[in-house]
Amino acid sequence: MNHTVGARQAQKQQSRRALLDAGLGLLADQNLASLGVREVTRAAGLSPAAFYRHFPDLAALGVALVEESLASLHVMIRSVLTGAGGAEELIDRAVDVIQQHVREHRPHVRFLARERHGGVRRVREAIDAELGRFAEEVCAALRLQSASKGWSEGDLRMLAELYVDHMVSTAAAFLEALDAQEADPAREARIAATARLQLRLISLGRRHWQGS
Amino acid sequence: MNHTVGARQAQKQQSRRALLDAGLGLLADQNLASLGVREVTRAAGLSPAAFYRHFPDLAALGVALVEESLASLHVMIRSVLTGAGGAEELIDRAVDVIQQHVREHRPHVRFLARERHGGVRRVREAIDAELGRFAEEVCAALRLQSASKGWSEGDLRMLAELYVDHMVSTAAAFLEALDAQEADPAREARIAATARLQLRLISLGRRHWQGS
DNA sequence: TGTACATCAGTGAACGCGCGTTCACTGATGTAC
DNA sequence: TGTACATCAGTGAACGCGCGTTCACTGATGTAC
Repeated sequence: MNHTVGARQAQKQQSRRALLDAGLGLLADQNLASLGVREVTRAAGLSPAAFYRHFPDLAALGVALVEESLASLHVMIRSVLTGAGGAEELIDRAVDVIQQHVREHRPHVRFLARERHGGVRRVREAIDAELGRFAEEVCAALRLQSASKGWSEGDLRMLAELYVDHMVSTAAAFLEALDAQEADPAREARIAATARLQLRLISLGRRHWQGS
Repeated sequence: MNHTVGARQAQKQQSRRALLDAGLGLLADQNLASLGVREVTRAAGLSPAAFYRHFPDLAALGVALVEESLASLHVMIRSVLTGAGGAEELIDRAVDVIQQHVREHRPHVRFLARERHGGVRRVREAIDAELGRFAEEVCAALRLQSASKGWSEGDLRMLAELYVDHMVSTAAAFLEALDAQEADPAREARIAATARLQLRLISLGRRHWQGS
């Protein structure tokens, strides 16, 4: 109905974007719970009162950031799962994609890591629900692989969760490396190498799995 | 030199404890970064100025809490590693110990989960360094097991990190289950069952490992 | 196209409030003789 | 044991400051005719 947005709506979108970007930038150094409305509007170049034209409170801004952050994560996951190739190539590709994703979306990834167990319940729950959906997606992909013949639904789910947890830990490790005071490319490479070995070990366990 | 503390020192210790406990309690619902000096002293039953007799700032209180929290975690880890028994019993014991630890030290565990990627750098670094020491400890224990014959030092370290990451993920999952709005014992049991299966799969991969 | 009215994103001033930190102080505990 | 002085954990008042939220407003954009 509203395909052509008028100048007014375009401007509103732009202000909203400015608030989200300002928030994301400020969240590099602090938690959502300690962020201030005035702080965000100041960084966005708006008056304090303007905030309330876009969000009822800062938690709502947080939830909007969760949605953004996880949309790009979903794209990333799918690009790994749908690719062809043997186990080794799949592992290499998965680790590469995680590393690149953290590099390209550092503020979003940091936000997720920080707020996943943070002080704002609504945001925490939004992140957790989305990670559950990831596990579901990975589970569905595993189900289609020939290596999963004879696996029970519960065992598949258990494996999917192991993969998702490992992905989260690895992404957090990459982030920590990038955020360290001195840039250290060797540290990133070490994390990538370790992640590949761990995935290979898990894949080995998967091949010899007899069911639970 | 100071084995017998006088009444004065005993009272000071008591106030310090009250501040730490008040802080830990308040951190159930918020981040360290959004905690206030007045808030803590109010909860501890002291005047605001009293805080500065014990800590220069709130980050220092946070670091003290990290030390407390991880001391009890160290005890827990060692009790698992030093026990005898086959792989299956070891796995069962490990998961039990984690579950019990989270139950008994819920506020400390929550504090660690929340501040591990939180907004206060000094605290974040203290937690990360301590988790590295855990991995070292696990690595040393693995080295002594007969199943590790022929393993390179790097591969041992990789496996130790996989175990520590898994422990952290599992503890966070237990915590989330306990913190959920409706108590749900089935959810806890499900987490424990999944963790055991995952450890069994990892253990299987370990048995078939050929080196990197 | 032109005009008259409606909408509404953004403004700037105002409010009361709790904050972190400082300061000179008090009075119980500790110590020297 | 008694006395005179030192220490120092905790107090309460004071400060200036930035906060969240509200409000009536402005003026550009949108719409009906």
